[in-house]
Amino acid sequence: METGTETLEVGPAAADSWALLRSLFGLQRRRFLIAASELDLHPAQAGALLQLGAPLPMNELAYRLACDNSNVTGLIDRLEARGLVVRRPSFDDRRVKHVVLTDAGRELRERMLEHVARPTPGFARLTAAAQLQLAGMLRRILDDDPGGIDIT
Amino acid sequence: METGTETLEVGPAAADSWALLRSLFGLQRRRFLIAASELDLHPAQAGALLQLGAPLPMNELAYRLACDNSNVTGLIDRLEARGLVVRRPSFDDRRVKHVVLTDAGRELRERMLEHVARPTPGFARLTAAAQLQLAGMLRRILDDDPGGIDIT
DNA sequence: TATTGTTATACTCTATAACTATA
DNA sequence: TATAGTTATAGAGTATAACAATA
Repeated sequence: METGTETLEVGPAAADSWALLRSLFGLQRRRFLIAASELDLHPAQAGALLQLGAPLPMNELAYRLACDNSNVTGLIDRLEARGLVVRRPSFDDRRVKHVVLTDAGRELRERMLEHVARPTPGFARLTAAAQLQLAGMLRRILDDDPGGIDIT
Repeated sequence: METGTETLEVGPAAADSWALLRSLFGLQRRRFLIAASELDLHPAQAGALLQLGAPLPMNELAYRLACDNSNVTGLIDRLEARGLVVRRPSFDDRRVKHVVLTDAGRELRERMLEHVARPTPGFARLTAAAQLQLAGMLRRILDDDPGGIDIT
């Protein structure tokens, strides 16, 4: 419940902050779509590539992309046809297949990250101290929410 | 493109904050996709609806969704067929058509917003003072970036 | 000449249901 | 029985090129 003496409540200040965050999300989404287009990736393909920093079972990928398992089959089919990923059967559970990036896939993922993992220019207007504070707040917000999933 | 040659120096604290922000983007993207699915909207349709807080020319919509004009034609066709929007010719420029929400469209947009415009639960872990600070920093970051566009 | 919106085409995404092979 | 992945299908998204109307 209350972890401190201060009021922990989603008040008007939070609504304000969240509206601003949504604007930032919008900017980042545009960056993501433009980057994907420049690399000849459909948005869903680009999103999948970003998820694959480590090998992932098909169904985990479906969960992260908030889509049905059957979509992932076709999605991975096409990435595999382009030589960006391979399917690797699991040792533990013979129903499961892990999706693994090839060298080409890793390279393309890196180029995607160059576009989306760089902070927006506006970030430079914060002092180093403010940036540290910001990081602290974000860590607090994200704490034990279901997984730091980077989609964009 | 914003990946121009003038690289402003953003320190490791900014990179850290940005990584955390991207995790938050990912969570919000999932919320958005699930909300759209629950309201029987394809992600692109849900995104368009959110843009239409005020009437918008077709090409402006295409810009905000980072897609081609021709996509918007079909997208709006389907929303119009569902009675969610109407096309209204512009007075100033007879080539232009504005997209306007109907009452049903406005109502559905409100329901979308109920899902995505509410801060994540983790927000409650920030004190009111911290929430105000956060809003201030975000305003600074967004200042004179190209438009507060809320996609998700 | 350039721009707005449309059409036509080809490919990809997405949800649903039915199927298989494992568990 | 339940789950992971596939297939088949239908409807929607997306990029490209070509086009008519307007600027």
